[in-house]
Amino acid sequence: MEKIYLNLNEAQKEAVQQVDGSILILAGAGSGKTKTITSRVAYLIQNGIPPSSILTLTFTNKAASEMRSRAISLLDEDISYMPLMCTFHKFGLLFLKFNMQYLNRPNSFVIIDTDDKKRIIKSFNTDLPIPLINSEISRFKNNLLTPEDAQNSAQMPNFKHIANIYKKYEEYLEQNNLVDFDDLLALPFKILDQNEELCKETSKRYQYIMVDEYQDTNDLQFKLLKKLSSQHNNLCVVGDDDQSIYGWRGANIKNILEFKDIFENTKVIKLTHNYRSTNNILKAANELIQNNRNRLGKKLIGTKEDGKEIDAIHHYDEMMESRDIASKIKKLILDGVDPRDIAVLYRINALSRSIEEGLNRAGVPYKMVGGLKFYERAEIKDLISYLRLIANPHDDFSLKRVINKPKRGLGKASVDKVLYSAFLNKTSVFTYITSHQEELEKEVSKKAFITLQEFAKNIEDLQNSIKESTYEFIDKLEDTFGIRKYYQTLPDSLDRITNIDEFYGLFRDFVLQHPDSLLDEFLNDIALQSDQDQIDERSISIMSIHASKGLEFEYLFVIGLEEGFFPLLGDGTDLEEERRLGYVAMTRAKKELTLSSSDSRYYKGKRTGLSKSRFLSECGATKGSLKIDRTTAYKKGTLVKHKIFGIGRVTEVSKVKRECKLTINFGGTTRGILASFVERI
DNA sequence: TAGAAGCAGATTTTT
DNA sequence: TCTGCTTCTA
Repeated sequence: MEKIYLNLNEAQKEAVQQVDGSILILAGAGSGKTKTITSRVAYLIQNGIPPSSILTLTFTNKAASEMRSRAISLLDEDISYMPLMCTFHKFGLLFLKFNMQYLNRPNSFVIIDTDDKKRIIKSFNTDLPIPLINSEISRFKNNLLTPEDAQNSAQMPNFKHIANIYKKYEEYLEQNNLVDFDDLLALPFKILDQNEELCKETSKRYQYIMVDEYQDTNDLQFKLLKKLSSQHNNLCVVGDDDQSIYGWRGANIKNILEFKDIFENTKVIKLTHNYRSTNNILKAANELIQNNRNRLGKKLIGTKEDGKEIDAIHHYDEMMESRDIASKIKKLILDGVDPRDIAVLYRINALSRSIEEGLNRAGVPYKMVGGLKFYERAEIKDLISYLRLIANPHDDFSLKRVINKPKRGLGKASVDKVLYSAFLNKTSVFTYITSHQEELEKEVSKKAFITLQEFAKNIEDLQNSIKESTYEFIDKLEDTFGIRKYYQTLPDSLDRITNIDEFYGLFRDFVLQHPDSLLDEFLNDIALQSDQDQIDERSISIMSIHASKGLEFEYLFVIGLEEGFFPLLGDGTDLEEERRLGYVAMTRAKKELTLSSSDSRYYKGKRTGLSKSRFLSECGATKGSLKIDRTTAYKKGTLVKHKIFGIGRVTEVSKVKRECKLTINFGGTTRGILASFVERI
């Protein structure tokens, strides 16, 4: 018990000891949230509550595994059974594995990701934008609307059309035994809602429920939580309304703002002591967030020294900006700072490019968090499709992806023909190839027919092979289809080959660790894996602000503080959410924070003039700002490089409107060129 | 059928 | 600017 209380402040202790009833823990940035939750889990267990009746829900696998390991270290004796600590989606998956029969569907389903979903939508040949349909379908599911509901409520023709696509999409998923991310929440809710007994039983099973990052829950998650806690109301949610940054994907900030009104006798505990940042950083963050009206209201209290003033830097353009930041970072590293304690954040991924270039030029190694995920890479998705197809040959979706990859001489015409015939016969493509051979032979060329037969045979062989030896299976897969070999022949194959090898390794590891598991367990496991644990490289990090949530860095740079970029302005802009995003960004910094803005940026193929972000003045970071004008970077005699004209020497510097014009001598020929078109060397 | 070329459209954040 | 898609050509 002593161990649990070690290093907890009064508010944290109170949160840990409050066992029963509904509890709202408002945990400000850096206030020891994870510590509080894990201590609470340990406290519950030490007070005799069986681990099996505790459920802790998080939003990321990373958060879940971190909590798991921290809870273990708090418990004195080894416990044989750890409480379930997982993401909402993983919980949904587990639930469905046990209860899918309530919907008369097999529990051997496979999870599809957003990319797959979009491809399916696309296959319905619509001329409406796919992202719109994608988000509408999500909205329908999260509002528990059936395709019929959607069709009935649609007024405009376009929305009728979307509702029809939704219907087709749902049919497609069911026929192919697939579920999407939204289903992992919606289907469990549906089952619980329709089966009162099961609902009671489930709720009784999880007597103590805790939810992390509660500000990010959406309506459906809220409803699901109500069902799960219906028998006991022991629901403890932890979150920070000021860090709600996922409104755009359906998170409802009202869930946390109105929690205490919805659940009676809610105990509210505020954790406001910040153990992360210096006072100057906190002061600026507090000032920024104070401009929001829609909040519960709390002010972070510092526990550290004042530290350095936050630094606002300003540059002529993004090239100057990245050069300056790269050299600042280089200096920090030379001064002995661990690169892992340094990060650069941006609001939109497009801004990563200039920073990457600057770091590359300065020779500073970096890792980009987020970006294209491992499991989203084409070569990995190909492999996954093969595995899915072997797990379930009737998965037309996966079949379509790999039927001619590696190229085996099947053209679009032949493929379309088979797809269409299978559709007319109401069978899967695989069944059509294997059981409608006479028809198929007439429909496609001899060569295509043989290829298709061989393909189907290969899939069947691999199905048998996996039953015999899962471990050797992966070699057999490669021998049969030669995916690695195929990618080797493609340009810039090195990364892809590395990825493929890593995937093969992952599969082997999984087989070793779960020798009795089925292929679709592996597939579902990886479908929920977002970003794999980062390798502990000694390099600085660059990432979007969203990706930085929950992380902290000694030295932090936030770039792109201009109106239009941050806050990002557009039709769907929620200015308060943008401001919360600013708050999240600033509170990632422990020691030194630098906010950077630029006069102009090259974006979407053109240069745009920009003005400083309102956030800079709102957080009081305008004074002391340092303007580095491009004209000071170029002077007579500076060597520059132009993409077409090559290397030249500046003979004159002048200003034209906001741009900086250089007169450059390229080996005897003098030209007038805007500074943005050349690079300093 | 497969590669090349040309064209249009899109560029926020992601479990 | 870049990507992904369609059309064109060998």
